[in-house]
Order: sequence, then structure tokens, then C-alpha cells
Amino acid sequence: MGNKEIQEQRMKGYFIEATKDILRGEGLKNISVRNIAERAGYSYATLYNYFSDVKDLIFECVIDFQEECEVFIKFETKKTQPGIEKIKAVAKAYMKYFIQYTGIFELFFLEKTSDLARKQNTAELIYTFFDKACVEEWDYCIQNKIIKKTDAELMKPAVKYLITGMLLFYINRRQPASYKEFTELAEIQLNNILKIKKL
Amino acid sequence: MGNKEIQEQRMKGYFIEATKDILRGEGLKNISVRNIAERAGYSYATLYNYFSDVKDLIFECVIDFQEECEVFIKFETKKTQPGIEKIKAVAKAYMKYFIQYTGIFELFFLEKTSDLARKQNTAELIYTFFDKACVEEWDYCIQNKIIKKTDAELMKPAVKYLITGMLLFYINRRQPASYKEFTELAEIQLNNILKIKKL
DNA sequence: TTAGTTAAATTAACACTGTTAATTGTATAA
DNA sequence: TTATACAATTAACAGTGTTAATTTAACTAA
Repeated sequence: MGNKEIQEQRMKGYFIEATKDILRGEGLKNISVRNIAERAGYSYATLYNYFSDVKDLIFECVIDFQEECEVFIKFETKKTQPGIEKIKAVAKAYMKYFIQYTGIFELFFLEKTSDLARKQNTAELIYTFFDKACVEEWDYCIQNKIIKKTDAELMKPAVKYLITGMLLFYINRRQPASYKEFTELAEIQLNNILKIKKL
Repeated sequence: MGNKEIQEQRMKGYFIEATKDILRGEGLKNISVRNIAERAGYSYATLYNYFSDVKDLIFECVIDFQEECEVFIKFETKKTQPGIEKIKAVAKAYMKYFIQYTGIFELFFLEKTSDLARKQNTAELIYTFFDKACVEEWDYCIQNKIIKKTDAELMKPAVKYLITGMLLFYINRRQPASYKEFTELAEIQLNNILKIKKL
């Protein structure tokens, strides 16, 4: 990688870091070209030397946030033994992350892409993110005959859409009204989907 | 209702109809105060004599669209016999409506409210909309002992969050990539949640 | 070192957005 | 007919993303 590329990557990095800071803090509504540039220490027009538009920039944050979320999930679930309960724990940690950083949820699921065709890779990344976050746990359960493979293939999308739908309602429409109700509902629904019997 | 109120309601109606037209057609991204007012045949500032802000206006469309959606569901499912299959049919019609009018989906689930506390009634309306759309079908199944009441209480949120999550991914992230894949996935998942056995 | 060239960073400008203040027009009451 | 109240309009403001024109900085050749 030549000096040119190094410098260019460095510049992009400044803008990306600034964007991530705002998304983590004030959220998506406070994102603006001038806001990002100011935090990065450059003029707003400079941004366009490195990104085709502001959507391009903010969607470049997705990969970083996914890595961050993976680390968070690993940390939150490290004490849970492999098995169905671990899958549930991963799902709960995943939800916890996005509720903590609602701006990142908005970026992942709500923000419109400027050109969806060109951003299809990013869309795919988002769509498959949760699957990847717990693929080892599913494999473990299948390998150890805890869950049948055919059942697992039914359960995987069920869990994914459940938590996405729940997050959407909770973050964007404040339903359920409290976090306690939210977690209780999630617990019940995950138990049901994953066929976890409670006494 | 005095003349004053009649005239005011009439004026509000003009703006609401204009807003609904745009939402149905070009979608939420084409909504603007000037755009709405032009279509209504008034200046953009006139709008503020009848609505506190533009968010107020567009969220007033929710009730109308819900009624429209209910009619659509009734029409789409009128040939289906009461029972579990009817619940599935309602869910599918519900999804079909929002895929047909993605702008309305955006209004219901994606659009941020200016003041969420003040708009809590509307949020509640949206949150409970699908439940109301098939409450009779659930009651029928419970009354006729097709589904146990305890099972139904588990299934209801499962269906709601499944279809909301699926719509979010499909409309906003184009996943699955085709409508055919979308409907197939929906079919499988609904059968699973509603415990419909296929041979 | 200086002058010329090239690239990057900045300012100015444009076409939008939502919203409010000031202004115009109109219908009704005295 | 004039005065008053109110509705509708235009003008203006502060913000948005983006592009063109301009300035600044860095590097090369003489």
C-alpha cells in the first residue's frame, strides 16, 4: 500500500471515527455533513474528497459497529454454557446492545440507503449479521443432537425476525412501555421459539 | 358542531388528503410542507394554521390508512374459512398491503415522531393494530377449542413480531431478494408459529 | 532558492428543508 | 362605509446535502 493509499485511509478514518462518535452519542438525528466535518477537524466539503456522499460515509461505520457488537455479545455471554440457553443469551445481548445504542439500530435497520443497489453488500451484511453472531451455537446444538437440523432451520429466522420486530417497536414506538416489560416478553417468546420448558 | 369547526375540519381534510396521496404514491421521502400544500391548493404557511407541525399532519393519516388496510384485509381474506388458516391469511394480507404501499409502512414503523410522549396514542394505535385486525379470528379459534388460550397468547406476539421484522428487512434492506422468496419464507414461518402441519 | 505545477482544503453558492414573523387580503360587525 | 378580526400569503431565517470556484499547501524543475 503506497503512501497515497495510507494517507487516504487515514483521512477516511478521521471522518468515520467522527461519524461513529455522533451515532453512539447523539444518534442519527444529529448527523450532518457539517457536524461530522467539524468533529473530524476539517471543512465539510473536504468530506466529499473521500466519500461520494454522506450515506456512503455513515454506512461505512456498519462493519466497525458489527465488530463492536460481536465483542459485546462475547463479553455478555461468556459465562453461559454452550447450548440452547447460550443462543438465547446471544439474542438477549444483541438486543441489549442496540437498546444501549439506538442510533446504531437506526443506522442498521431504519436509515435509507442513497442507492440500495450499490449498497446491497452492506444490506446483506446487516441481514446476515445475527445469523453469524450465533452460528457456532447453532452448530454446537446440532452436532450434539440438542436440536434437530430441520428444527434449527425453522428456529433461526424465527429468532431473527422476533428480535428485530421487538427492537423496532420498542426503540421507535416505545412499545412495550418499559424495559422490564420488554425483557420479560423477549424471555417468554425466546423460550417458546427455542422450545425451552420452564417449570 | 358550529360552522367554525366544520370549516376547520374541511381545511384539515384537504391537507390530510394531499398527504395521503403523496404517501401512497411517491412515498415518505417526497413528503415536504411545500409539496403537501401545493397539492392541497394552499400556501405552505397555511398548513400551520391547522397543524402544529408537519409530523402532526402526517401522523393524522395513520387512522385513515388503518381503516383502508382493514378493508383490504377483509377483501383479501373473505373466501377463507374461519380458523387458523384465516389468521394466516390475515397476516399475509397485512404484509401484502404494506409491501404495496411501502410509504405507509415507513409512516407506521420508521418515521420518528416529533414528540413521542404526545404521540403515544398514535404509537399505541400502531402497536395494537395487527392484534385488532385478527382478534375475532383468535377468539373463534379459542372458542371452538382449535387453539388453547395459553397457546394463543404465546402465538399472538410471535406472529406480530415475525411479520414486522420480515417487512422491515424486505422493504428497507431488500432481504430476501425477491418477493417470491419473501412469501415462501413467510408461509413456512407462519405455519411453524401457528403449528400448521403440512404433508 | 525560486518559479511552476498539481493536488487538497476551503469558502461561496445553490436548491432544498421546516418553521415563524410580517404583510396582504377578505369577510363580517358597527 | 369604515373598523375589526382573521385567514392566507410572502419574506425571511436557520438548517440540510452537494457542487463549483477559489485559496492554500506541497512537490518538482530550473
